[in-house]
Amino acid sequence: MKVTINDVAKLAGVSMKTVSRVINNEPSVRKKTHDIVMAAVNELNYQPNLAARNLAGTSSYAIGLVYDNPNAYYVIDMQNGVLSHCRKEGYELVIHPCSYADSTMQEELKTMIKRSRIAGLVLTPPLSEQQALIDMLDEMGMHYVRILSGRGDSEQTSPCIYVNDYAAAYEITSHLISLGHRNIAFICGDQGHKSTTERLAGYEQALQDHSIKVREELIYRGDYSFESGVNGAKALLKEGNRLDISAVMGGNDEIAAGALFAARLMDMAIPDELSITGFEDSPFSKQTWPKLTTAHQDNDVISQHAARLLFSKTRGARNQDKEIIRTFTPSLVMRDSSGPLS
Amino acid sequence: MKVTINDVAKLAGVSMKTVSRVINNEPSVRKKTHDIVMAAVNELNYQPNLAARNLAGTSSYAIGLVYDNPNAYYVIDMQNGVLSHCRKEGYELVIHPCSYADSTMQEELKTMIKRSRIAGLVLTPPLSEQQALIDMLDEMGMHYVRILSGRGDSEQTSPCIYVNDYAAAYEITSHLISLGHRNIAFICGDQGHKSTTERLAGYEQALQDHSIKVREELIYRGDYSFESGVNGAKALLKEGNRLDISAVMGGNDEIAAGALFAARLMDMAIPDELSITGFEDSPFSKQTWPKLTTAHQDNDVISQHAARLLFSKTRGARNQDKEIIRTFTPSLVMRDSSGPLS
DNA sequence: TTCGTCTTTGACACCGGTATCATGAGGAAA
DNA sequence: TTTCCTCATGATACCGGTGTCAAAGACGAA
Repeated sequence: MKVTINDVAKLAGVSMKTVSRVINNEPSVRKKTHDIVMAAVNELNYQPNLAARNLAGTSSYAIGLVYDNPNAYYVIDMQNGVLSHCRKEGYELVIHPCSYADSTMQEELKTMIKRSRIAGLVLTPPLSEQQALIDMLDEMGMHYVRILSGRGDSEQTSPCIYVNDYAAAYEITSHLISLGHRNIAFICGDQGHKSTTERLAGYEQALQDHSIKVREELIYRGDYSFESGVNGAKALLKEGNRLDISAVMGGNDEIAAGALFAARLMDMAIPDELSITGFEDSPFSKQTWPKLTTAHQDNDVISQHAARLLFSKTRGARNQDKEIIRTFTPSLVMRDSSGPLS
Repeated sequence: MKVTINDVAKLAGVSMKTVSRVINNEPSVRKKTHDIVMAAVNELNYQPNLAARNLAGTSSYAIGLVYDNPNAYYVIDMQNGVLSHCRKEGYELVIHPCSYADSTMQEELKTMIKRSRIAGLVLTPPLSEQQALIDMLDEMGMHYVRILSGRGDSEQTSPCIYVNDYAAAYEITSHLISLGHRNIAFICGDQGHKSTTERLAGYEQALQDHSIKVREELIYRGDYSFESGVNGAKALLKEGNRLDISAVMGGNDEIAAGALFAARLMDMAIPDELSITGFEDSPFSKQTWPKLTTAHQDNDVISQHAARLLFSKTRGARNQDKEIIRTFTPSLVMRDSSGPLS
């Protein structure tokens, strides 16, 4: 029933060590031997036992995905990207949702790493921004890849994947400006998050580059939730405010959807009376009415790249260590929630 | 650095086997010994090595979650529920997304089970309905728990958790009828899925119980997608159809959101001119305009229960084997997309 | 042919636990 | 006190691989 390395060795007429060499693609195995062993592997449909490998080997065959993100779509995208690579490489994926506000978070992560003998971690925002966490991992000597909001210009020594929220926000803002908008409001996401800062910075820079003054009263500080979008839009668009807002940028799609909802409450026509934009291109941004203009971020590709980077660090260090850092820039997706100033 | 069972044994002044007994809660360990060992465990912050346990033990410490569901919210709920139990019990969770239409799906699952030495599986719909898959698992002697759409009246010998979609659909339909609706359309989800059949059956039974004839032309067969909702609503509500539809039930929230979208395209006021209802109470059902009336299904609780059931089967068989089957009935959540017939 | 060197292969300890069975301690019965 | 039995504990093989190092084989040079 259960096929072990010994069965394969016996069938191939070699020692188990040779089989081990073959399945690990180690050099210095004669081609002929390699073929014989592979034939035996296939004939018996042999599957190396992960537990045994983990136990015996120096590096394990499991990586962890750490996240603290309420956006299910995002998480699933990340999981699938990493997972597809794991399957290819014969690794296991251990998912680790956690709460970055939780004081026991670091301890729990540490425990998980030790228990499962994790070979490396993929860290997603906002956890990837937590210096204390990074320090802990460095101290443990853990391998990790971070997915971060940023412009890729900093001098990181650890592998990072930057999502250039700044540029994307700049592009969205420019798009709105080109449509004639001047009084553009911005509803921010969580204050703690780097993406919030970056997106806001892109927005401000775009305004300035078009000689539009940044008005603090047009910036609403909330969090990355639908409710925040509702509340932010209500506050910004309140009658009597006289802010003359003709466009609202949401820090993400949820916020934009919330703003859309609030606009409905106030009987405003979108995009005729008010343009609204989102961020991230979540699936539901195509399902709102009207469909959201947003910035598309290829989480699939990003997560796959993260996994690849991690494996190249984990396995042999013979790979190119130069490409430690990579930047992805989300791209503008024009839909129906933004239109020319009327 | 790395604490092993031997370190604990040495510190406690007992043999490693005794430590093993203590951490596995085996009987026949003197209370005093137990306490001494636990003190040592805590002092050293000992974490049993999963790989070693998996390798040495007869049963492993990993369970799998198998799903084929495009709904990210659903998947995340399932994951979190199962995961919370896993952490409690010291198990690892191996997630296994797959495509049930894929011919290699069974082989891949088998490979995964063997590689990771999975102790048990949680199967979600529609995979849980695949008889061929179940047969394979039975043949392998795998433990599993199924989450199924059904009324819990069948005589299952394997542990199942039923979601009573029939009753929920009955309730939604009755709700619409009580609002005065008579011409109620239904947009079905995927034809292959049991939930589709069950929900449709509940709808039909409710109509019949209220002496309303089931009209085949009011039933649109699509799949569980937003697009299906759009297309279904368009087809059903097309002018010239003269179907007199005053309410549309979506097979799930996505469909309902699609129907909502289509209604907007046709300039229909919701709920004044048309009532729309969903199913599942996804997060976004509170974010549509108007908010969706739907049936709430407690996926958190369901998945936790599934995990509990699985563990009781996996570990010792001393637990109550009577409670193999449990039924959850989603409950009506009235929001703003349904209203009295005008 | 003989030797040295490089390549390929194998023997065996070991990873950190669990399973089995033997052994020791302690108490009840004789 | 001795004998027997039960409960608690320990010694040791083993799970299925990897890492180390030594041995065997291949091949060119002397």
